[in-house]
Amino acid sequence: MRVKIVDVAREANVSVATVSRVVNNIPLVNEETKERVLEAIKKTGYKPNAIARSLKIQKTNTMGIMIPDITNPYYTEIVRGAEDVCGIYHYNIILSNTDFDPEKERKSLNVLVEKQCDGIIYVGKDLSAEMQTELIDAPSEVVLGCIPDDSGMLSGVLINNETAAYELATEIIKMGHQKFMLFFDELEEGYIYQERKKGFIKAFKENNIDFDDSRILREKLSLTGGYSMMEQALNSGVEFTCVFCFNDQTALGALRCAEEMGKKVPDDISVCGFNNFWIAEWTRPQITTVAQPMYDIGAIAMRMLIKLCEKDGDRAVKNVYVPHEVYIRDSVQKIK
Amino acid sequence: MRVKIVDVAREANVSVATVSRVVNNIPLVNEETKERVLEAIKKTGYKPNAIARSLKIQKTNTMGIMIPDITNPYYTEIVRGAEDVCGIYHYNIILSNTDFDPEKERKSLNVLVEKQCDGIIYVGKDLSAEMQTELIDAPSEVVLGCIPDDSGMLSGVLINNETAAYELATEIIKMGHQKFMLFFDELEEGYIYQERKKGFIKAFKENNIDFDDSRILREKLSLTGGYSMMEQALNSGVEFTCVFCFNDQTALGALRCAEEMGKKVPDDISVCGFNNFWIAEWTRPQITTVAQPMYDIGAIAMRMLIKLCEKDGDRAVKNVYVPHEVYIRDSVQKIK
DNA sequence: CTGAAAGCGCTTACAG
DNA sequence: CTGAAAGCGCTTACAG
Repeated sequence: MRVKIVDVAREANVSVATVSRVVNNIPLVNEETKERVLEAIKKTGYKPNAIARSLKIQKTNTMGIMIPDITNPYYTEIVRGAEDVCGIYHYNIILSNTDFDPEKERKSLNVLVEKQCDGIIYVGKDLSAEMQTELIDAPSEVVLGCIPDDSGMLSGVLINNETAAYELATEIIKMGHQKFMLFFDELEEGYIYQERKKGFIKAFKENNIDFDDSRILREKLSLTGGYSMMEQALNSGVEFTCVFCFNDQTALGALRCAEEMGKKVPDDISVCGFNNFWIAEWTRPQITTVAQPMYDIGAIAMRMLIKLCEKDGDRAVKNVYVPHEVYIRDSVQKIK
Repeated sequence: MRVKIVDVAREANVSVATVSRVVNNIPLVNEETKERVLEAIKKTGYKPNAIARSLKIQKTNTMGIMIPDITNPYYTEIVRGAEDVCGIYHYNIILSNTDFDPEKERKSLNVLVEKQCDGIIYVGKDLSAEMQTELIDAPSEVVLGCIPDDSGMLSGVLINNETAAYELATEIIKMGHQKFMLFFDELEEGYIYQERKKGFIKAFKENNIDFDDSRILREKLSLTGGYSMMEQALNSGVEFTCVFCFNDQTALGALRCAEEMGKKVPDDISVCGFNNFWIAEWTRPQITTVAQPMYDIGAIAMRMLIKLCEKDGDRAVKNVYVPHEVYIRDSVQKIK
């Protein structure tokens, strides 16, 4: 049987109210009494029941984080950033993998709300109208990760994907490349997809580069997905000197496929990734990519969320754009 | 204001008891009444308060998972396995990064207990006597990940590290290698460290290979740690043809350093990792390693934990050893 | 089949 | 400075 507050009260010969005051460090308690209570706590090994406390004070100090897949190093970093900030402010985090599945997302949001999470971070590549409504209506506070909100009701933390793609493409074009392919997401046509596409196409247009949707391949964004897209691309007969992949895993897969099909990277084909995951400069060739401050996205989002959950916190709604950075590495080569 | 059970009761013109029965799918409710309640629930948008429920039924359907660092792909996989099983059985998971820091571990365990987690999975590279006591005494159920318990009080899920190391070393020795170095953990001398060391040394002894502790280097188990250890090793003047690294990140770092210092891998030096993290066969050279079924370790541990938490569950305490597998890849070469 | 009531373990306004 | 008591939102034995 767990020991509860009345057991401590009995042991120390005081009321439960007094024990509660000591536990919660409420000042107006006599020093002597406090000592007695503290001793009783130690003796009984009392640990407050946070569930009971939460029910009473209407606050759980628990945050939900909905994330597509913790196994994707991009999201892993975000979670770590969020968790670290949680630790500082004495919150905990309930982790939920949603796999980009709207059904899982609905269910997940539901239990996070039922478990009375003070706040929820929603991370994804897009925000459907339905999910947006659900999040706005949710009784928990909400902050978005990696996507913005256009309703003025929610806050978000993200990079400017259009600019990032634009800058990457511009750099590569400066290096002499003219013929591109895009290795993109199989299903998703959501926010990030559109933004990046806009950025790439803007750069292409500005440089009079021919491009149309037939140059976009779409598969799972993974090592094998990247591999498979490169295979298709090389077999398609379409000419290209450089590939932009939606993330670094895809780029690495693409790169390996090219090598196995007898193309040298970057001599024959250049490959770019996105995100700058932790291993990007340890592969050979090193991967050219756009770095996102993933840890910071998680940390900042969580800090904003905590502010929203604290009584006197900052309640301003805003989309925070964090800086990205283009890294040109060995997987891309100048064309003479 | 969140709507609560009395609001629904009022709306449907029944008692809260009846609403509760409908919500919890307790049979003996008149169909008509049930309909009315269901309608009222829909109309009011009622969502049960899981915190209140937990307080009453003394069960939170929440599991804690203490893990050194979610950012380490080895642990990431474990968490994913655990979370997937949680989903199936309607549990949620509170994630806590402990960074191998005993103080963080103590604190973390404490809040997980205070938040009344039904169960806790403790993952680490060692189990200190203090932590063992704390876990045994904890009111929550506990299952260990990656380490065994020798008290007969706790269950664990892990591979046999000694055998794994022994088998790996034996394979490599068969390939003609005689001079080894070990790149191990900087601080830790715990369980896994000892087991692996035993395994390696057993293989060395059986093959009359000279080895002493001067051939063990110790640093952070990371890309840069591996890099730095290889640098030291090559500068030390000690002769070696193969390095066993404690994990794959370290191996990759070591490998890159060797290359940069003008040694070819595997022609001049062979490098082995451990764990078979998801990228191990996508690096060049591919990394020779011992695969652990990380996802399964998480999944099995969670399944055992859930069993412990369910009234009629299996309560047998046991250490479950899951199979490992040696993968010989390009980072190792035969010596003629 | 349904409801009134007790109780889960806390916190906190109120009174003293 | 301290305690008695109400109440957080549920569930469930008990009675009808």
